[in-house]
Amino acid sequence: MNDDKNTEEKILNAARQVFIEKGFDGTRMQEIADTAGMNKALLHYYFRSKEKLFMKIFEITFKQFVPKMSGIFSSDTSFMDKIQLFISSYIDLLDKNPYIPLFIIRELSRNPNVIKELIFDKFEIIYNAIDLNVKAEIQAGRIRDIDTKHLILNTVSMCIFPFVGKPLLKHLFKTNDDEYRTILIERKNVVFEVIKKWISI
Amino acid sequence: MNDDKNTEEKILNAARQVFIEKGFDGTRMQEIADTAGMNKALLHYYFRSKEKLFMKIFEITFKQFVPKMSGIFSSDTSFMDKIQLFISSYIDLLDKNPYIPLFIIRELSRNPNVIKELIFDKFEIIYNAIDLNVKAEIQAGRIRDIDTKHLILNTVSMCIFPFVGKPLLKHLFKTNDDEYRTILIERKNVVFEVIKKWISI
DNA sequence: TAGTACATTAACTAAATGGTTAAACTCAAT
DNA sequence: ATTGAGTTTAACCATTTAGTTAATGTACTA
Repeated sequence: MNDDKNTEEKILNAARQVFIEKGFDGTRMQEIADTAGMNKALLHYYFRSKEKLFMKIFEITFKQFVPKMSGIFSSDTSFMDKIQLFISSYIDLLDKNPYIPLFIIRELSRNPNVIKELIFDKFEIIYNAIDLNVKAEIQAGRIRDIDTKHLILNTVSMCIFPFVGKPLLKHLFKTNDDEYRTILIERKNVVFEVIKKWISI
Repeated sequence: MNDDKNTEEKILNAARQVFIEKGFDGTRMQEIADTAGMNKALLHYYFRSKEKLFMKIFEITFKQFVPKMSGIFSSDTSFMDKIQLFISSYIDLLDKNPYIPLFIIRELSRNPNVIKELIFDKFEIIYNAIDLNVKAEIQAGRIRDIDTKHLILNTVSMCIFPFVGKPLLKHLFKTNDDEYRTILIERKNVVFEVIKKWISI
């Protein structure tokens, strides 16, 4: 019997919440059931096993995060604008979902095979789109001769790591949650400035 | 009965290995015992509980990583040299211990309280040392007016994240382990270049 | 050599955990 | 009302896991 949402959706929501916070190893099926407000057996009725339920969650979460960046680089604004837009919207996305990067990294590190069962063919499209842009800009003499890989590494590192490293960095800076969040939002400008200065002629 | 190392040391070595790879939740006391080549009861004989053994490991690992950076900023070379030295030696350190950042982040995220029981008073010293350097350079007009927090965030992000995000980024770049490691080593120059361009007048 | 303090082990316990089952419930179609 | 298919639950099961215990081994000393 359903309240407003159907049972499957309630399970997925609860599972996402618990898995993202505690990781696969730290998650108990009972806790998911409690969070969803139902009997533990229902989880198995709908998803057979913890592993299967987890994979569903991981897949959904992963697909939610990766492709968000792909679209930007096919629009027709200037390269610099694309970069600025990417940084700004990605930090916004992280601000709304601060625990997802660590979740993905943690679980990918626990079991690197999961990525093979996922859409990592999309990766090629994304990388090629960016690489094409970069090469064209270099050719046209609008930016310095940089390596696309390092451009990506630098940009995503500076965007993501402050979220992932928060528990440590918060202490280093002696900030509370609000102050730290302010810094994170400031980074929309800072990261773009850093990248711009680096690639500009 | 000891072979060459004493038992306590063998336990600590095995525990470090397993905890760092699998995290607290993913670690079984039996696996540590197997790795150390001894009976599981010995772990409890020497360290009482999984929690206590874990804290020992975390403390050792944490202390091994944080203070390495503090010394550099009290030497008397130029500011730019200090930054370059920091980046270079930190990436070397990460290259030798690539799993430690994720370990620290993962466990700090699982239980943020552990940091309070640790030396995070050292943090203040480190931060102040860097901040003093930065302010002096700005005052002297040798670098632009930048925020110390963002300097730290940018630098450590670009150094650490490529190690933490390896399982994902390796696929994005379609590289094998050797190729990816080459990129990581290249970053000693890249990261310095990026920071230098950013802070130079 | 007997005693003793510490080290090590095999066997065990209690609790937790993922998963199963059989019965009960709900509701729409007959 | 009855049926029947899908849903939900309480109780249960087998295994795993952190932690304990009691007995055995070891090495040093008086």
